[in-house]
Amino acid sequence: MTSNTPSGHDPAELGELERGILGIVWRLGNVTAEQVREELDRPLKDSTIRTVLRRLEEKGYLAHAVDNRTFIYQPAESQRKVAARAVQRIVDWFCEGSVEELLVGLLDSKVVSRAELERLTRRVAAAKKREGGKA
Amino acid sequence: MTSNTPSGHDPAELGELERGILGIVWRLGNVTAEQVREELDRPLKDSTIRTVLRRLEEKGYLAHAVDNRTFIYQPAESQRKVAARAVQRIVDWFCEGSVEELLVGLLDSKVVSRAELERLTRRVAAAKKREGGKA
DNA sequence: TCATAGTGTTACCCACTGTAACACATGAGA
DNA sequence: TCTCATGTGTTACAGTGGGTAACACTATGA
Repeated sequence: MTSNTPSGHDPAELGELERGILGIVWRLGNVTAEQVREELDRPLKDSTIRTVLRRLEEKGYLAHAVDNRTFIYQPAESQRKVAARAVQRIVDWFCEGSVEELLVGLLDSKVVSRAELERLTRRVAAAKKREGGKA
Repeated sequence: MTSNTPSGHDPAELGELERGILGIVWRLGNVTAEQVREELDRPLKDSTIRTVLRRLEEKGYLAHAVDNRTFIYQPAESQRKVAARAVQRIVDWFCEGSVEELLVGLLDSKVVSRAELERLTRRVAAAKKREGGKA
């Protein structure tokens, strides 16, 4: 039972470095620790990177394959899924489960404008409809 | 300069007890430490409650007035604002700033259904329009 | 066989949260 | 006026988690 239950972990509780490295993996798709290190701006020791990668895998965000003794990490969950889970937490915590409350807040705080919300909803919903009821 | 810059703090980083107590203040509007304690299910010492209230105020979520030597706490920020800020972080961290990505994720993960998103968008947008461009 | 590149294990520090004790002040009543 | 109750201010301590890394071990190619 090496695979975790990723849905159990709260993405908001990731540290800054963890988020950064997770972002790199999402961006590149398949990476070694060494590639991650090159991608980072800060100079960090190799063991640091590998520790973080391991922790991310333990938490269910990453998986790895072994290629000739080298770990190739890849995302175990899509950005979208992780983001959605994070939002779900927020709705539960701060909006008493009401997505509507959340939308109102997003408009109030100008995270999205009314016009943009309408536009996005149309687009996204249309795309969704087009792709059919798959998954 | 007692008032903080609440916009700087990440609401997702609140602890569980902190969130619970913050929720109570949001629900009741104005509370003393004693009232918070009565509201909690767990038996916690008075000093514990007051420590958490103070920390929440330091972080900018609460404010207090003094009524006859007694602290009356009240929200310094609305739930909506806090929720919106949390979502903004998520968009920045996990959706590269794209709200559209987030919406797609919410649909994929069934946090909202397509129909509900459309319905909510209409309602919320309509309400927003009705209320005019205030604030 | 030796160096290189990679992994596994372990550790340390720090910040934050949960939890609370204790000392200090002050207003109400004896 | 003395004291008790109530409330605040200060301080603390243990647990957890994240950032950072050293060190030991292993296999592979020169």
